Amino acid sequence: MAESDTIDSKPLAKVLNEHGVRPTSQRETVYESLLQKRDHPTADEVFARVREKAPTISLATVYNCLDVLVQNKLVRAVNFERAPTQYCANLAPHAHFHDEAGRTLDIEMPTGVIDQLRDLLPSDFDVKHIEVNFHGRAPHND
Amino acid sequence: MAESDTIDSKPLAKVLNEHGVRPTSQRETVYESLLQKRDHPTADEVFARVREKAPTISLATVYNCLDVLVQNKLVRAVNFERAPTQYCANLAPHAHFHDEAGRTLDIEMPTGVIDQLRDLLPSDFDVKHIEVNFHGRAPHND
DNA sequence: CTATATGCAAATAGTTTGCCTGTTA
DNA sequence: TAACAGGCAAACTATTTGCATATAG
Repeated sequence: MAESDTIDSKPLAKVLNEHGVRPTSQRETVYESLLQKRDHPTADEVFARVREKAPTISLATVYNCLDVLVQNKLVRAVNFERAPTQYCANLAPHAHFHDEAGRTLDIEMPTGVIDQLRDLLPSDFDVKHIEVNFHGRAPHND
Repeated sequence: MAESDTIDSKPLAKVLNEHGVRPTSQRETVYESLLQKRDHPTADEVFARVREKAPTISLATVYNCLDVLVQNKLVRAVNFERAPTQYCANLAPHAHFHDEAGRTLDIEMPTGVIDQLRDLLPSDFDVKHIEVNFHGRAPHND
């Protein structure tokens, strides 16, 4: 896939539109903040982050924007035990590793493994989404 | 494995003790309620259920008991998006299927599949727990 | 008897809602 | 300009905490 085909190279408004999301400045800012730092912030963290670009945005709007983005498959929501929902703009199928120190890492998941998981279910199950979460201790690299 | 070896056949207090949990009547009642109906209740649902046996129990105590049971690996906590934590006394490695109607089903997961998932991670990752959640539509069987 | 668990009520965290105003197509 | 989105404050739900009393080893 060519660089010019990646989601990042298109104007944000166009990307939102293509996914059925009416582009507003808040939605663009929220989405942009997830694309830039490709990490896994909570709604609160997104809020803190976007206040610089959009000082008048409210937390409720951040929640709404994230919701719309999740609903329209531009963003994934990730849930760990005893932790607020985190958001992730990585659309490639992948698992999450939740470090004991609180870090969240993307773990690549080849199609073969996903197929094997789906095969655990009888064929009359209609699977919309598969979520794989690891929990443990990751080596420090900083 | 013989029937007499299953967890259910031992006095509850003994099982708790063996797992390092000081047996109190509340802990026994909470754990028993999970063993009897092998489903996936929330803390609130456990509370409602155990009030019959233990009318003076408090919701905070139910949370505490569930916590202790989870901490000591007698019970698993299951988290789905936008849903309160559910609890599960099935200790065999398994995934969960979260039906759009709200039902939660246990899905058997053979060791081979679990090993494959663990192999997605570099060997210097220390994996404590792997969680696999399916979401979608299950066929009705009632 | 000493440590630990319970029960209650109040506190907190995360998220959602209602309502009025502003913005988009 | 009609439909939809944002901002703010208040509501709500799930969960945790503090503290006095009760219970287990």
